[in-house]
Order: sequence, then structure tokens, then C-alpha cells
Amino acid sequence: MEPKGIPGLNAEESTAWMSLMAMTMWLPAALDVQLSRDEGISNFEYGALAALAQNECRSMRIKDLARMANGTFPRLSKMIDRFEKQGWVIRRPDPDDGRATRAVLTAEGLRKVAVATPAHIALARELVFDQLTSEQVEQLTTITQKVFRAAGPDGACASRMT
Amino acid sequence: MEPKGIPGLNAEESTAWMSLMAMTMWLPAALDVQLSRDEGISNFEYGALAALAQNECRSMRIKDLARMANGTFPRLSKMIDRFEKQGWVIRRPDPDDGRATRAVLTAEGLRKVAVATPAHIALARELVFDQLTSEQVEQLTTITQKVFRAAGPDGACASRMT
DNA sequence: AGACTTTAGTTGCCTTGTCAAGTGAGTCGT
DNA sequence: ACGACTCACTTGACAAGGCAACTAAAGTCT
Repeated sequence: MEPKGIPGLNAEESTAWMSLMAMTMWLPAALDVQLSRDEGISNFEYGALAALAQNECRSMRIKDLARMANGTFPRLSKMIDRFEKQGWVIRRPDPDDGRATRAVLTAEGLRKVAVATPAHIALARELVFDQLTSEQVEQLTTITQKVFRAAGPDGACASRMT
Repeated sequence: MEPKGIPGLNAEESTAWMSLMAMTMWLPAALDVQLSRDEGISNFEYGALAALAQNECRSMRIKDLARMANGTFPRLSKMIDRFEKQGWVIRRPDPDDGRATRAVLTAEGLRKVAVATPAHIALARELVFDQLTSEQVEQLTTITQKVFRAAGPDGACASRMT
């Protein structure tokens, strides 16, 4: 956070960039620390379990999970191996497409998400929402949506990155 | 980004949180893709090299580098091994403290940063600053600074996480 | 000065992630 | 309807990161 300019960015942009990079370093790390200490899972794994829990059929195709979580196939495949060993998920062939596999959340898995969620959300509130006015929360939504649209899977960037 | 509420957060906070998580997933990933494709280094490694380059003595104690980059000692130690193999950095004992090691950027290393920076910054501009008004850039700075203060190394959270 | 603690870093082992190759089911062209 | 191609994974070998144990220098206490 020095007053050092970044070549190609003006002063405001330099500050914003350093501050944004700092946040993207530390916020996920803080979430990881809490989750792995209290629940033995990473933030990435929590996201996957929570995504399964939200989908009211309690399951998702691995492909969709990978896309949503920005993970590769092997990474998801191995994560689901771990989940199966824990009894949180089972693999089921997709009835609509013989190639696809669905990851199905078990009752155990659903319980795990339910147990892990409160402290996770409490930390989210502490680190983010307690720091911001409700106006700033709105601004945050607007800004992060715009950046996500550019950087996310459908962004102009993603297509150039093949 | 469904209209699905997160228990413990109101509607606006839920949207903000999902959007923020999405951004923190995809933005660093996009930077990683560009850097590793074009320069063979990760965003994390770029950050370390750039930090060394900015420090006008072209060097830093490993401890400070670790703290700044939110990395562990072993991680930094091994990263510097790789940098030494590439000829970008050399290790030098710190004259002021016999325990400490300084990572010193070589001319090669400085050149590497100089070569890598323009495309990296261009992508930063494309993904973030081109998407935002200058007012939003200011808002982004304010918001990310607040979150960083809470989640970063000096935040109330960090001290509780020992 | 000598023992104890703290600090800074390295090393080894294990887990996790990545990349490339392989498998098997669907799709498309003729 | 048969071969070629694509898609959705899985597997295996390797690289990178995390944790715990170790080394060595600095500080601290008496």
C-alpha cells in the first residue's frame, strides 16, 4: 500500500489495484483458515458442498460444478473422491446423458453444510458487512458483478484465453 | 447468482456475497492464466517479483515478502529456490541480522518484471478499470481497504486465528 | 557468561492441483 | 449404420503448497 505508482495506471487506479489485490489475497485466505480449522474443509470445498445443497435436487453434474467453481475436471474428480470417502456425496450416472456423472449430496453431506454454514457466514459478516454501510454493500454488488462479467467464464477475456 | 437467499444475510447482502465470491474466484484466475501462458509465472510469483522490483534496493527479507504476499515460509523458500534456478534472484545474508536472508533481484529478474508487467496491467485495466466509472474506482478503493483491514494480517480476525 | 526463549529460515513428507493421456458414451456426416 | 469427432469424465505422473521437525542466530534472564 505504498504511494508507489504502477506504470500504466493513474494514481487512483494504482491505489485501487493494490487494495483490490490485497483483498483478493487475504479475504479467501481468512475464510480458508476458519473453515479448515473448524470443519476440515477448504473454502473451495465448502462452496461446492453449498452449491449442491442449494440445488433442490441436492445434486449437480460434475461439469456444472467445475464451471461454477472455476475448477478443472481432475480437481473436481479428486475432490469428489474425498467427499465420497467422507460419506458426504455419492456419484450417480446422469439419467439424461450416459457420459455425465452427477454428484449427489447425502444426508450426512447436507448436515455437514448445515453445521459449517453459521460460522462461515458470521465471518463473512464480520469481515465484509460489518465494515460497510448498506450503500457500500450496493456499490460492492455493482462493482463485483461488472468485474465478474469481464473476468468470469462468459467474459470477453475467457474466450481469448483458450 | 440465483435469487437464493443465504441464511443469516439479507437479500442485498446475499447478492453482494455471491458476487464478491465470484469475483474473488475468477479475477485472480484470469490473471494467473495470462501470466502463466505468457510468462510462465503465477500471479503470486509476479507479485513477489514486482514487490522486489519496487523496493529500490531491489531486495527484501523473506519474512517481509511472506507477510506481504500472505505466504508461508516454506512456500516462499521454495519459490525463491525456483527464482534462483531461473537466475532472477539470489539469496544474500542480511547484514543487519544474521538469521535473516534477503532475496535480491538480479538484472535478469528486473528485466523479467519489466517484460511481464505491461500485459498484466493491460489485463487489469480490461477486467477492472474499463468496467468502472472513476467514481466506482474510488468506491472500490474505499471498500477493499476496509475489508483488507479486517481480513488482512493486522485485522481483528488474524489475531484470533492463531 | 551460560541457559532458555524467540525469530528466521530450510528440509522432508504428505496432500492437493495440474497437465497429458486414456476411456467410454453421445453426435454427426455420409 | 459405420466411422470420425466431440464430450464428460478418470487416471497417472509430476509440480506446488502445507505442516512439523530441525538448524542457527538473536535476544533475555539471572
